Amino acid sequence: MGSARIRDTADLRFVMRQVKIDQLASLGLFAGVSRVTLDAVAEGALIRSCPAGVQIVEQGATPEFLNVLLHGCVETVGKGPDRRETVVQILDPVDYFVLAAVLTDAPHLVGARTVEPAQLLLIPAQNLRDAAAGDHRLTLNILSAQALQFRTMVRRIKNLTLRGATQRLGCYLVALRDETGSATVTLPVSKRSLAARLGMTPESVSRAFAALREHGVSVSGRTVKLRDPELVRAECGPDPLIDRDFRESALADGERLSA
Amino acid sequence: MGSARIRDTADLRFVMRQVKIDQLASLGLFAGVSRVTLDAVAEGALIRSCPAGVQIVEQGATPEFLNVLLHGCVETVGKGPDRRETVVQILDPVDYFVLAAVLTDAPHLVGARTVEPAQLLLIPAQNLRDAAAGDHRLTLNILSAQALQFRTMVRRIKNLTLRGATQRLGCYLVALRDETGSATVTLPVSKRSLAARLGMTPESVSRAFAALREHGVSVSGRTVKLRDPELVRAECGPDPLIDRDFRESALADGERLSA
DNA sequence: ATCAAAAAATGATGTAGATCAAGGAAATTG
DNA sequence: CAATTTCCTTGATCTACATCATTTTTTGAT
Repeated sequence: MGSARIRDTADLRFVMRQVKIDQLASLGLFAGVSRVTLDAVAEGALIRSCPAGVQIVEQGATPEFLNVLLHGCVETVGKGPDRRETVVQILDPVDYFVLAAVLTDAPHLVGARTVEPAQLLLIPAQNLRDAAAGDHRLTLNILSAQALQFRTMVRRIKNLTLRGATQRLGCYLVALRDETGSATVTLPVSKRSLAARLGMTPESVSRAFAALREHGVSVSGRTVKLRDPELVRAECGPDPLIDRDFRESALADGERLSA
Repeated sequence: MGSARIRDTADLRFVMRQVKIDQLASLGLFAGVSRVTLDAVAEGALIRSCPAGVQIVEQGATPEFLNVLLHGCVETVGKGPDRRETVVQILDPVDYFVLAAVLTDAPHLVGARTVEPAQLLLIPAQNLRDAAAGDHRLTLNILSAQALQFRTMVRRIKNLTLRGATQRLGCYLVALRDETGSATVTLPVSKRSLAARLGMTPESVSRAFAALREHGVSVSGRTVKLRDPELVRAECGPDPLIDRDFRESALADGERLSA
């Protein structure tokens, strides 16, 4: 057919590689980074798709790849001796994970698993470290991403320890409403993964919804109606220093340090 | 060089400045960084000494300085609406704090206060950002420090959520013992600040010590004797993926990325 | 539409640790 | 040295959730 026909494996590989480079270039992490660096980083990069509930990274292992979450949802989980475990991060696209482990080349303190079906971009750890060593702009971008992740984690800690279960849910709903603007919001995730996101059990989510009924919140499946957002706001006390301002996350990546 | 006597205020200022530059140069954060960059960073840097219990940084404020803890102990604290608060980090010298806020030039998510009398080095935020923008080596060092802090925070989360109060104390004591090597260890901090460090109330620390008596731990003032460390180890389950390995922290700063 | 299976809601109980309250030991001060 | 304050310990409750158990609802398959 066309002149750009794929003839053999070498051609196909070239195309795959090109796709990956384009995908890299569109990431905030690689904004403004030279083609040369990009090429070096993309060497050996992989795309991986997983169904929900799959273990992606093993706690304690040595990091082989930086993981970029392109679609879906991933959580990082710390495991204790018995069978206890704790969700450390909840990640939405586009975000990076096990970044700190890759940079320090130290064992993963947490494992990672998909919460929903996910598509990942895997960047060989050594590639990234080498590229950072040689490319100032890239280093600045990585630093920006790492700093942002640090702050996100601080936010999560504050959310989890400074508020009760009902307040956490209420603030989540209000934030969701502020993004869409409409009085009725549709939960973007199952209640199971909502529980993980809010750091509680599914049962507690149920009870929290029940408690919010007193404040004009009605639920039906994934559709939630807030009769009076101000009422919920007053009860739950949303706070820009805890709940991420959705406007802030828009210009998230790297544009502050690299300006 | 020999007859550099101090004659007037200008000279004194020069000496103070020199002290600060020397102090900067000895920090891991500035290892291998050029004199030019160092001079730029040191411009307007301050040394500050505070007694215990002093608020150093206000939550919500815009960061003016990167704080370097030279001596003493500092905690970062998240405040909620009512009167609740939560300790987010415990910092020992030499460490940096409010680093992420400085880098992103965003409001402090947490405040900071001294736990013990402390000496701080304050580096103007804008200086640091400007210097990072122009100095690759410095950026790599900062990135390394930020990644390390991220991991320290993950460790803390795991410690707090995966273990009970008694286990946390036990692991802390065992780690202390491993550092010194002797069977009897001296607590380096008051029990009040030990409580903050372990994420519990002073009362709970008392009870945890009481619980550890069953496992051969005897306390007298700040002196703690571990009759059989293995017994405590078995009970509390120390874990290199939670408790910082003291050998790891030795070559902590930046030497991994910048090698 | 019918049935099986998964998800969600509700109820009953358990638990770790905070909080409140008091007594005792140690350190600081005059 | 006594006196006062601060720190530590111990005891008695309280609370927010988790956990376990059961019912109800929703979903998906045939």
